[in-house]
Amino acid sequence: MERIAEGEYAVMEVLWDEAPLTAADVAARVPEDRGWSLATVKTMLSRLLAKGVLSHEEDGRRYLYRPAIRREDYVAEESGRLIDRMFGGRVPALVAQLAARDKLTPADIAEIEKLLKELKS
Amino acid sequence: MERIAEGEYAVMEVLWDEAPLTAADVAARVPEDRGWSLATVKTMLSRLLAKGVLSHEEDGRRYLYRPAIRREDYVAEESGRLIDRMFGGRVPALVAQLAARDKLTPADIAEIEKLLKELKS
DNA sequence: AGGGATGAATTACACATGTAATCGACAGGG
DNA sequence: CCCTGTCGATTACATGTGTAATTCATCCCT
Repeated sequence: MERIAEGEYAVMEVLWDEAPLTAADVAARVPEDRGWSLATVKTMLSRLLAKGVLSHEEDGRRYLYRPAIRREDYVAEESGRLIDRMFGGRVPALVAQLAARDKLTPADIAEIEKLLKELKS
Repeated sequence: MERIAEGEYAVMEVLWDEAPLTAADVAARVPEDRGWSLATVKTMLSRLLAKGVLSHEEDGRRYLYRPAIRREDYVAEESGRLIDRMFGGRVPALVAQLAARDKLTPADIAEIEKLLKELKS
């Protein structure tokens, strides 16, 4: 699966949330703080099409875009990449790191423990 | 903290593992499969210096390079970035994802549970 | 002392990415 | 039927990145 750049990812998020959409619709839904023009969004859409992670169907003179890959799949791949690179593929090392940095609230801990307990059953 | 590119990260890894080192030493320790020439490694070193994530001291005609940032800090930042982007900042969502993908071995689960238990005490 | 080896610095070049502007086609309103 | 707005496609351009080669100074060996 092709790599998706940071900015492009914002576009994917929009389409994972709702699809199909026209270019204009996507632009309208991209987070404000990006400050992107419609032209920029269109560039992103073309590049994502070229990467094969979006598909489009014609709707008259416009395109309707929709994701061609599943969010879960992409997220899984990226997470795996990070865990491999930074933690030698060891998930516990990641968790230990988060713990050491106080990234885990008591609620997080409880939730994760629950998850793991269910996994074992 | 400046972003470190994927290739550059490989150089940082070498220096986090052992420092200070000369450019030639770094090149010798970079993973084989990168297939980098000495010149490439030197480019990386210059860029990392420019980014302020390495420092160097002169040793006669050569430089000795050493990390200027701590590995844990960088790793923490990158992990946080990914968790924010892909899991809305929710660590349990990441763990759930890993679980759903069978990325957690029974040993991993046990280890994480142990970690969390200690956290609570 | 001269010549090759070696160091860092400078330059090179293609592809990716962020961020558009412009172009040519065409649809719809007056 | 013509004008204007809108569409995707093409082009633009700066910066980052991968991957070096080249240059210029200097050290060491013979």
